[in-house]
Amino acid sequence: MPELPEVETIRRALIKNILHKKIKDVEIFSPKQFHGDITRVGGAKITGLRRKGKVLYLELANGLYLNFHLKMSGELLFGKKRNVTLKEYLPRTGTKSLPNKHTRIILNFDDGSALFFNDLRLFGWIKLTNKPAVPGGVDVLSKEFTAPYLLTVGRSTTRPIKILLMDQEKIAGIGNIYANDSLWEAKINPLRKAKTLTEVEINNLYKAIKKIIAEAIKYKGSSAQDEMYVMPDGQKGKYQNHFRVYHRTGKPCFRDKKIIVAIRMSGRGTFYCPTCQI
DNA sequence: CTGCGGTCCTGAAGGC
DNA sequence: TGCCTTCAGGACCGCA
Repeated sequence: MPELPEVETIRRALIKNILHKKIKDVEIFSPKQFHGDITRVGGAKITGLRRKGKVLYLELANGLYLNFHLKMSGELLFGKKRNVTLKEYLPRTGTKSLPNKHTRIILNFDDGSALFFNDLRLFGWIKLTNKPAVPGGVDVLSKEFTAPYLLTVGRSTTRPIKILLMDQEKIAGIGNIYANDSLWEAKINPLRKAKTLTEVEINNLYKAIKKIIAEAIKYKGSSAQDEMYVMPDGQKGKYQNHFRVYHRTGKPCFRDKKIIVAIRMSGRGTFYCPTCQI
């Protein structure tokens, strides 16, 4: 599922492709996934491409914002539109021919190129708004995200630390993969109540988050088996080859060789080493 | 405030 | 082989 590293990778790739281009028109095949006045998109020039948390948004010259949330299975692919008519004959996935079976919305640019919003599970969305449709939490890559900030939000709740890390209204950008791996890196059990973490543990966790997120960006995100994420050119990320605990149930911990266990927290898979994460 | 369960969806995987 | 059930999950919502 695209989290901060994946969305940031997409942003950096797309900025080269679509900045300063003019949107010719929008094709919507999945009406539930587009929110806003579509008549105000055509003709708009893209003046910026930004991100907060997991939300990517285009700044348009008409003062509006076109926001994207990929949720679990969204993809943003850049390419040239192929001449296809029958949906049944579309390939299931891939960039060799676009659109494909999972294409929900297409932004056509006036130079003949296009941006394809693909989404198998239909949970993602595109919104046209007056101001960026972004979460309220502090973005992990922003200068406001500091160890003292993490200490403040940690002290403010009795919720488990893993749930706090994934709360987009407190910290924006961390999802299930990087919450699990950051907690392993910091040797902290995901079930620990946030309030009970010491200042030393918070500092370690802060450093762990910055390290894991930077490494994930370096490897251009995670494209694990059931993760749909790919870059705008269709290439996969490589952080899945560096998972600490995520999807490593039953395998030995890289620190103490004990077996990684899986539990569920708030309906989400949670992976940790029961001996070295305390 | 907190947790819990349901909801949105498709398709892979597992059971028989 | 094939049908049926289960499961995965980010954000949101109603409820206790």
